[in-house]
Parts: sequence; structure tokens; C-alpha cells
Amino acid sequence: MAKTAETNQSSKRTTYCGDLREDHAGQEVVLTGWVQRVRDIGNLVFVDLRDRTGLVQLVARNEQPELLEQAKKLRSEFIIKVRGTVKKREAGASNPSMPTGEVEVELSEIKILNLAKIPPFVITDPPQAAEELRFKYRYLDLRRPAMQRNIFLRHQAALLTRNFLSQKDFIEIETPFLTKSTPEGARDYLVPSRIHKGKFYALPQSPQLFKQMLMIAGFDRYFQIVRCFRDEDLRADRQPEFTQIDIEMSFIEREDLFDLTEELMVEFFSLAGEKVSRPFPKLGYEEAMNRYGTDKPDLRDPIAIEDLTQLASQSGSELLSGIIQNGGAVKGLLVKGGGSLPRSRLDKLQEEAKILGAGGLIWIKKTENGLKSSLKLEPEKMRTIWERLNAEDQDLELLVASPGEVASRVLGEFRKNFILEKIKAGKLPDMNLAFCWVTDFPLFEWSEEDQKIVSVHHPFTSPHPSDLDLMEQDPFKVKALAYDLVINGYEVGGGSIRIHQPETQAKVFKVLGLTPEQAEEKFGFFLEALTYGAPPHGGIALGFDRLVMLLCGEESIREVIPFPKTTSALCLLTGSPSAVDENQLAELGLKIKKQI
RNA sequence: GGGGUCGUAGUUCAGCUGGUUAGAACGCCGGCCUGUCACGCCGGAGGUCGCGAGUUCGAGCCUCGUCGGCCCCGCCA
Repeated sequence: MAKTAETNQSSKRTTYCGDLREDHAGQEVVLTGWVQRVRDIGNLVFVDLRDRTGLVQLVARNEQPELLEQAKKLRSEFIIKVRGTVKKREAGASNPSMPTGEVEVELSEIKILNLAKIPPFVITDPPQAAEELRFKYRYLDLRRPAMQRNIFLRHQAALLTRNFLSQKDFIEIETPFLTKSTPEGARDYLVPSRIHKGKFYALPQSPQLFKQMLMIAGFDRYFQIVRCFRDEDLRADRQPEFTQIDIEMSFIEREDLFDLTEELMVEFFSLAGEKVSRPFPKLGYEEAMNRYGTDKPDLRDPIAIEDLTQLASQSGSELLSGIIQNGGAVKGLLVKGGGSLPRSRLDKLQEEAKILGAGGLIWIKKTENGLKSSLKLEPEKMRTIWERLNAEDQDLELLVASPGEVASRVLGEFRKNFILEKIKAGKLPDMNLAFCWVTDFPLFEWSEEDQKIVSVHHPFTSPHPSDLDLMEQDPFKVKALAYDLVINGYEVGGGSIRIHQPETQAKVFKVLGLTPEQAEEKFGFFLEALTYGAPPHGGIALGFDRLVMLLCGEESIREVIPFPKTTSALCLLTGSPSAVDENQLAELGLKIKKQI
């Protein structure tokens, strides 16, 4: 036995398990990996061996009793190294459901390199364990073929992106992680400074100002696949640290960025065999809000919200006329095949509409006795409305009469949910990815919470040149040269043409209510940079995790992040965040006020 | 900050209107088996019902609190 072990030590792995095929038959191979499963038939033992490429079946027979005994002692997740000969399986003994199912490895040596405890869950797809447990033992969860595939695709996507951009003359440049807190926008993760007690670095929410300064530095085309940090509440598509493909270019217009991004998306999704057609549809922000009730519309279903105010004003309903006279609008959504929804569901929709802020919800559907609606309408007018949305007999129409943006928002919410239902039921045609650009966002909006005017995007976004005059009189009318990339209702990217002239930047700060002194304190370094010859420039940041999620067909970015955090921002594997030593705090000049 | 939902064996779950000894499947351990691949058959072990109070003669089940997972709203320039 000792002799065999010595031979094994000098022998290196020759092949990955999942790569073995019929043409390997007759070859002697050395394999390493994890024991997936042992099937002990008595005088015959089968072992499935797994590595990152897949599974292959090993066989031990009673012609070699010692080997057979060794094989019988193997347990799930043991690490072994084996030597054997690849054999084509006999007719009837092959397994067509496995890529390696035409062959098996006839063992001549088994070496156990390491033992494994009984795993808390079986390593198999789909996972048989709750996410909580998967996170605690993430290194086991990551052994699952589906996770290996996702992480591998992530690598390929990053590599493709680097090659693509590099070929387009972009260079990848790193920017600092320990940087300056920007009080605008999301909450920062703060890092206390030991050398400068009482002062803090912030982890970047994005490398925004650095990449703009790289343009000022003359690099012309920059990119970075970069980690960003935001201390906000989590979702299925939001993690406190996430990765973005950050891009910035000089001497360009936004169309150049559309082209570049679209071309990248075509290549990116080809990794999953998806054919993406260009150009992507472009929607103005106003149009998106009116017709889809959201700035990130899911265009997998072409149905949009229609304005029925004109028709409804003559519907003979005093309720509707009243709302319209008070400046409200009536909007309608066609629900294909919705005529069969039970009354209970319609009642529920009406409740939801109220929760979402509408006064109520009107439905129209076709019955044996003609059109029927939840609100009394003149039959002739009801027919006109019905036909206006091109409804067919099995359909349902939903109407909301409210201030225009409320009506759109409520119907947009329903539209989104109906689309998700249709997709779950497999009722939508074979369009997996519906891209669109949403453009012409407003530059400013009113923040109820802060009771002040704020940037919709960020304060370095260029206003539309034709709206410059509006800046002072009517800032809410100013449009921005900003755009978002949307896929299937997910915001996967956003960017803008930036301000490169200090005067314009000063104007924006003024509208935002920043005094020159405040602007100087927060962004002085950057304002000064703009004065030393800043080229016109613009860029985009693409959410890499979300893109990879869509690439993998997953519904949560946690499935494509090796070590994600829970929705309460905990890492169940390491137990972070955690309390620290008194000494550590003292060195930083910090004191915890109150133990909570 | 708010709403919803879940927490029972190693795992995934069932557990009725509060009532005797809390079940199943998989996994695990032992035995048998030469073509299995979700191997099969026989046997066995395995429980702080998330945690803490309360109500009750009696709590897995009811009430309150708390911790944790997931989903959503707010938030995410």
C-alpha cells in the first residue's frame, strides 16, 4: 500500500472528469475530485466522481478485492485521486442523460486525499436547501453544477467585456476604494481613519468623479469592471457591494454610447446563445411614464397604457366627467385573455388600485349579454372605449381615473404583474430579452423627504443644450442628456453626457441650492479640475451582476455572486458585520455610545 | 422605517378545532446484492418544534416580544 501511495504522489491528474468521451477509451487516466455518490452493489461498486467539469462514473470490481474494499469505504464529498482505464460502456449500460455516459473508468488505484464530514445538504441541482443554509455553507453550495456554471459564465462575461472594450481602444484604470464621502445620493459605507482620528474615508458608490478626471487627464477612453458600495436596503437585484462595468469617453455624443453599449450587449448575450437585435428602441422618459407607468418598462409585452380621457369625458358618467374637469385623466390597459378572471380577482385588483393611490378601478369585459362594466357607462360609449384598445371577446379592460401620473403608475404596476404572470405560465412569445433605452430624463426633481430640489441622476449630468435657458425660471422643465438601459423591466445601466464647463456646473449647483462655499467644500477639487481644460465627455455604468443574472436566466443576483449578503446585509458565512475589539476602536479614536 | 411570508429530525416538508408516545420522504449508520446511475431490499439511529415570556389543567398549534431567511414599499444622486 505504501508503495502505491508513492506512485500516486508522483502522478498528476491527466484529465478533467467531465471531459471524458468515447475517444478516450483505452487510455489510462488519473482523475481527482469529489465523490458525488457511491452505489455499492456488493461485488461491484460504482462511484460518481465530480470536478468542475462534471461527473464521470468509476467502477471497482471484486477481481481486485482490496480496491473493492477501498471503494466501499468512500463517502460523499471525500476528495480522491484515482487511476484507471477509460472503457466504453457495454450496450444497455450507458447513461444518455450524462455527457460522460458512454464511458466509465475501470479503477486500478484509489487514494483518499481528504475526508469530508456528512454535508448539511446534498450537493445537487436544483438545490435541496433553503437559501439561509446555502449561504452559511456557501463553499458547498458553490460546488453545485448550476453555481459553477453561473460563476464560470460570470468570468466569461468579464473577459469578453475586457476584450471587447480593449479592442475599442478603452483602457482599464483602477480608481480608489478609500475615497471622499459624497453626501448626495445613497448612504456611504464609511471607513474610519486611524492616522486622522475622527475623519473618515467613504467606499465609492461609483467612481464617477475619478473617471471624469481621467477624461480631463486625457485618457480618452476608460473602463473598469469595478466594485461599488451603497449602504441602502437590499432586494433580489440589489446587494450592498456590487460590480459595474464603468465606461467613460471623451469627444462623443450620446449616440456613440448607444452604439458602443448595444454592440457590447449583442456580444455579451451571445455567451448564452441569445440573439439580440439592434438598434434598441428608445423611449423618452415622459413617454415611458405615460405609456408604461415606470421609467424601466418591461417590453416583453408590447401592450401599453392608453389615454382615454377624451373618450371618457363623453361617457355619460358624472364620476369620470368630474375627475376630468378637475384636471384628472382616464387611462386604460388591455389585459389579453383577462375576461375569464374571476370576480374575486377583479375585486382584489380594485383594492390594490386603491392601495396604489387610485380612487378606484373600472373594469370592462364581454359577457353573453354584451359589454359589462363595473361603472355605469352609456353602452355606446362603452363600446367605443372597448374598441379603442382593440379588445377581443376574451379580454378585459382596466380603467383608472385619477391625476394622470397616478393612473399610469397604477396601471403600470398591473401591467408589470400581468406580464410576470404570463411569463410564469409560459404564455409570452419567444422573446427572452427586451431591451430599450429610456432617454431625456428631467435634470431635477423635488424631494419630498428633504424638501428641496435634487438631481435625478447626479449633479454632473449635462442639461439638454436647448433647455439651458430654463435653468433659472423653470428648472423642472430642464431635460438631461441622461439615459438608462433597460432589459425586461430591470434597469441594467445608466449614463449621461457630463458637464464639462465650469459655468454650467456652477449653474446646476445654484439650482440645487448649494452656495459657492458649499460646492467648494464638497466638490472643490473637481470644480477646479474642470477649469484646466476638460474635454466634452460622457459615459455609462452597466450593472454587471444584473446583466450576468439575465445571462444565466436567474431571478436574483445572489445566484451569480459567489459570496452574497442576505437582505439584512449580513454575511452568514463569516458572520460580518461583527463587533470589534476595544483596542481597535481606541486606535481609531472611536467609542460605541450605546450597546444595542 | 413599514407591510407580507416562513422558521418542526442532518435536509425538504406534513402536523386538523389546543389534548395520549410529534410523522413522511430524502440523507445518515449497519446488513444483503455483479451493471447501477434518484440502484434495490432488510434493519436502525436521529427532535431545545428558532429563542424568551404569557394565556391554559394542557401549547408545535393561541397572544406578546425577539432573532433570522425570503418578497415588496419607502430608500437606491
